[in-house]
Amino acid sequence: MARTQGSHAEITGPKIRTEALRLFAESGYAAVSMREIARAVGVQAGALYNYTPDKQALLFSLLKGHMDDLAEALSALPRAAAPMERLQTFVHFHIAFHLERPQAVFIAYMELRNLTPENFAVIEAQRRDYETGLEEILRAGMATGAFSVPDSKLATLAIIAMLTGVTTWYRPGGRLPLKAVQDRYWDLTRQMVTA
Amino acid sequence: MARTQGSHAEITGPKIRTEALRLFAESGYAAVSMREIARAVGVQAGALYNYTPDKQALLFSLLKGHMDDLAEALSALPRAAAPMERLQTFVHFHIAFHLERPQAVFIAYMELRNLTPENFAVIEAQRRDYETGLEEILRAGMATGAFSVPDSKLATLAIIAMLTGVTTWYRPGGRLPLKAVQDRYWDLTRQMVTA
DNA sequence: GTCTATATCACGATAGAC
DNA sequence: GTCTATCGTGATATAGAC
Repeated sequence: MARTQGSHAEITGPKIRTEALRLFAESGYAAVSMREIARAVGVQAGALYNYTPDKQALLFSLLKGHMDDLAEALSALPRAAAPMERLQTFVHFHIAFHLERPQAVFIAYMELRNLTPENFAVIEAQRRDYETGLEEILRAGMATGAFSVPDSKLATLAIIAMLTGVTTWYRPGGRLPLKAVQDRYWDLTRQMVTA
Repeated sequence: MARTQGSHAEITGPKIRTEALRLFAESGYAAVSMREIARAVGVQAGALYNYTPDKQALLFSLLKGHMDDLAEALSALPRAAAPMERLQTFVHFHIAFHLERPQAVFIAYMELRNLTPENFAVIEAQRRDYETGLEEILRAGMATGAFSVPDSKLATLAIIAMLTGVTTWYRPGGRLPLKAVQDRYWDLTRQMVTA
């Protein structure tokens, strides 16, 4: 009953995004052709242009969706009273979120330079907003005396770089389960921000 | 007296490497054409093949040279007696080395997937060797009781990710001079590894 | 919505003159 | 060592049939 033609919008649309994300993460935006995406989806190259005006818009859409997810998840975190608990929540959240979607995280880092300047500005602003979320926790902890962090901006960038680095080595089924990774990064983070 | 032909090997060879490094860092290996490199160097595309068998070998040569420089600089560090001093030296060194050559650092991270499997294995082994250099410092500090780091492998990766992250935001002439950046990252690192 | 076919252009790499 | 010219291939994107 397999059809080689006809309408499959409900399947094709999401599948284009899934396969493009996978291929961009594996080989890089510039190295992946529209023909290659089409082959993975199971359509001809021309059919992709029913779903995206061009390749650049497809990349931007994937990155924008990822950053939107991140912002939404961050805003949904519980606002515990104490900065120490808020920081612990953030550390656990950041690691889990990033390990759950390694492909999106990878292209959000690697393919920024393949965005047009306008699209880059949008994503970069979202990244700064996310960083500000952590910085506010650090500043709150400074105010209560819970943390000892002379330069909250630098510490914010240091912590995010340290935590995001987990995506470069973590593999499901590896030496440490997710929970252990979260706990150990939290130990390191806690020691780092307390005198 | 400008010549448009003739031999310029002593100029062209290094210039190809400089321009290729710059262009790969700016736009990515896959997005840069041999014609583009040739234009930046001031020769025709065909002339590049007097210096490299192909584009892949050019990329590998740049990455290999960078990793060789890193290994050589690491081995030249003073072997201070105390792990605390050795770690401080490492932190200052790692930051200075990486900030001195942002383009090479960038492509050493971003273009690994554009290496052939054989070339990738070579670079990856060098990266592991470098990480081992830090891990040995941490283990030495554990042995003397100077450090409190339950998982030296994870702490190694966390520290390197944190320190290398400086390349994503540091700009010469910015808010903090190099020395201040080194000192603040050392403060964070020291707090992180001591209980 | 998908297909086939194609316009237009650029790519990596090579050959042979100088 | 560099040039010009080119081979063979594949890229993005579009047009029009179904």
